[in-house]
Order: sequence, then structure tokens, then C-alpha cells
Amino acid sequence: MTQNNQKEETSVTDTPSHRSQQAIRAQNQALILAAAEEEFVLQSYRGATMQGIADRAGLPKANVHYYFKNKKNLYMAVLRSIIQEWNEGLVTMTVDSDPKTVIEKFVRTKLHQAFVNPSRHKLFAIEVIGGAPHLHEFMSTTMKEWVHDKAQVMKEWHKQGKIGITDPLQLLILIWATTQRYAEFEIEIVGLMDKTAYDAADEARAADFLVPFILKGCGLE
Amino acid sequence: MTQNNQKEETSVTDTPSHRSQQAIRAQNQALILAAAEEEFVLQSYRGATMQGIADRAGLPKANVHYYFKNKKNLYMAVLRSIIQEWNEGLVTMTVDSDPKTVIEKFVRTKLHQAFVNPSRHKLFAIEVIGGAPHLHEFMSTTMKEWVHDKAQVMKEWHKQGKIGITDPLQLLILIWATTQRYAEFEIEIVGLMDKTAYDAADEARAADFLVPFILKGCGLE
DNA sequence: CTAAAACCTGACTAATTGGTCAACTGTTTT
DNA sequence: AAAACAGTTGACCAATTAGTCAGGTTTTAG
Repeated sequence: MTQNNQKEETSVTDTPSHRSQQAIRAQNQALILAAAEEEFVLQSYRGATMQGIADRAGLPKANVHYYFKNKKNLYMAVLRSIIQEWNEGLVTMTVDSDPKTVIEKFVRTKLHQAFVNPSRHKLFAIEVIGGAPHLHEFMSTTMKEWVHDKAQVMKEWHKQGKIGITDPLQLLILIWATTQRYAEFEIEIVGLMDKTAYDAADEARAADFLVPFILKGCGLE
Repeated sequence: MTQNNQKEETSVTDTPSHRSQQAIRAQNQALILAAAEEEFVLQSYRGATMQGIADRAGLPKANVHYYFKNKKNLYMAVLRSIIQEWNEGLVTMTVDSDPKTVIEKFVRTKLHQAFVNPSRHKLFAIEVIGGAPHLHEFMSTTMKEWVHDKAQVMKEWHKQGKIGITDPLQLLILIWATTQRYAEFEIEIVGLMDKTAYDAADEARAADFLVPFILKGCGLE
């Protein structure tokens, strides 16, 4: 296909003839970010084209450049929105919390995020697998602090005999791995289930398996 | 950089003045495959350039095209070598096997592969996350048969009260997720450990955590 | 109502890159 | 030894694509 810019289907939400500039900005930016998220997951950074993102958003390419200076800029914006969600999924965990409750909540929250927004988890995974060139700062600050903090709490739990885990980092890795897997490897898992997409019960099925499994592993059941 | 082709460092193994053509073929193909594996992991399919692969292999670009018709061809060759390793990591598992022994062996094997050859696991993951466009056949034949076969065995184990798992697919997903994670998220994990690379003890540390955890989860300890 | 500001977009450009090819060197076969 | 074959390579080309820009339209502020 050539580089000609054109919108095909006008837009998802039928737009009124008058729109405030603020509304226009917000809507278009959201539209572009969503389109970019999909495109970057499917094609990876270099494979994704600005034209492809524009098509997906139903806007001309030049308009995408109007809102986001360049490709890297757009990519970073997508990553930022992912990090924001990551921060929202945090659980309050102190020495006085009940380990069983906290861990179960954490697993369920992460699992739910994975099923609700698989694209973001895929993109995050691709970025990390490729060496996390754009996430170094996040991982060596926010994330590391969070992990060290929670590890401290879990070590205290262990000292008090509340939990059978001596290496908290390994547990966190396991929980992330098992929950996010359902998003990242969606295609594989769905294929092995002889389906084409998750159905409503799949998140529950995963939770029913994972939660007791992990609690048992922690010596909590 | 321009597209000029040139080799910089001659080659890793000092080559004798005479080399049989068979040896040349084997060595160069291996060199290119290894280079391609790295490049595809780091840059993803579209981001990897034939020039980049050539540079990494210490060969001129045209020589890469001499051995592999085109980029897709080379990519598929890399994927084939990955699938081969996957098949080698299989464990014999029959109704009469001892669940504890088999599962422990399986976890340790997969974990070892992850630590020994992280690049391959990363590339496989990127392919699956991106929709597995080049792995459909493998996943809907070889892999699916293997999974259904093992699931059957595990269901029988459960019927005989040997194992506390009712949904074998979920267990397989968990084992793959937890073992492969150490390869795929190497950068993240290593960073959280305040290192720049895994050291000799890390595989053992992961195994010491994972094996009992998973056996407990299966009601086997 | 009007000027400024924000938004929109088709057409263009420069740079990158997969792939080809013809001429070359080294190896194998007869 | 010499023809046939395999491997090597610099130079080139066509296609793709990120990014620019000038001139347009719509919204907002005064």
C-alpha cells in the first residue's frame, strides 16, 4: 500500500459538529494511544508504522505526528500509560497484614488486569524481553523500591512463622510470571484450549487454580 | 551507518587456509544463525537488519543472503532450531510414572534450558506474544498433541489419588511460565537482584525455590 | 464579528534497508 | 590441469517509511 493518508471509517463515536478543542485533544490522543498500543504489540517497535497506527485510529498520518512529535515519543507515551496501570495494581502490604489475604488479593488483582488488558502486558513483556531499553529508569527506581519494600515485609512474616517463604523475590517473580502469562501467551493458551478467545469463565478457572496453588506453596493452606 | 559491507574482526575460531566446503557451510550457517538469534531477540523481526546480522556474524551482507535466501527464511530457520530444543526437553510421562519424580525432572529440565539458552526462550516468547504468526503449525500439531497426551496422564494420576491437580493444562502453563520467566525477564530479574548478569548459583536458587513450591502446590510433599 | 490560535491534511523528501547481480577467488572432480 | 562448482563480495536498485511543511478549516477569545 502507498503512503497516501486517508481515513476510511469516520470514527467510533459519532462526533457532533461542534467539539471543544479540549475534547478533540483528549479523544484523538486516546484514539492514537489505543491504536499505537495494538500496533506496537502486533508489530513490535520497528515493525509498527506510523501509517498503520494512523489507519487503526482512523486519522491521517500527519495528524498522528501533530499530537505526538515522533514515533519514539508515541511509544514512550504508551509505555507511560502501562506503568501507570502497574502502579494502580499495587496492594498495601505491611508486617501486620494477613499474608493469606494480601497474597490472594495480589494474585487476583494481577490476574484480573492480565485478562482485562492483555495488550498492555504483551507490550510490557516485549519491552523487557528486548532488554527494557526504555524502562531502565522505572525498573531501577519505582519498581525496585517497591520490590525491596515488599521483600522486607515478607522476610518479617517468615521470621514470625507466618509464611513458608525464605526468598520473597522468587515468590514475586512466580506470581508475576503465572498471572501475566495468561495475557502474554494468550494465543498459545487459547489454542491449547481449542478456542479462539478467552471466554467469561477462563479468568475464574485460572484464579481457582492459581490462588490455592500459590497459597499452598507458601505454606498458607 | 551506510550499507557498505565489510567484516571487521576476522572470525572467532582462527581458520586454517584450507577448509572443506562442507566445513565452511556448517560453520557459516551456524555463525549466521547465532547472530540472527541475537539480533532478532534484541530488535524483533522487523527491527533486525540483514546488515546487523551480517556484522554480528563477521560476514558481508551478501554472504548472509547466499546462505539464507531472504530474511523470513533466516527467521524461520532460527525458529526451527528453537522448536528442536523444545522437543528435546520432553520428559517421558506415563500413567505408571511417579508423579513427583516426573514433575521435578520436568521443572528442572525446563529451568536449566532457560538459564543455558535464554535468547531462544526470549525469541520464542516474542513470537508467541506477537500472535505466533510463524508457529501456528507447530502449536496446533506437535505441541497440542503433547499437551493433550500429558493432560490425559495427569488426569489418570488424579483419578488414582496420586496428585492434587484437576486441571492439568493450568499446571503446564504454570510450569512453563515460572521456568521460562527466568530467561524471558532476565533483565528485570537480574536488575532486581542488583546484578548485571546471572551468576552460577542463580539457577540453583530458582530450582530450590520452584521445585518444592510446585510439588507442594500439586499436593506431593 | 474578527483575529488569533488550534487543528487538519495531502504532498513531498531523505534515509534506511531487503534483495540482486556480476565478477571474483578458492575447492572439488574428472 | 582444467572444467565445474561452491563460496565471496562491493556496488547497485526499488520499496518502504519517519518526518516535514505549507496551506487549509474549525474553534475560541476579545
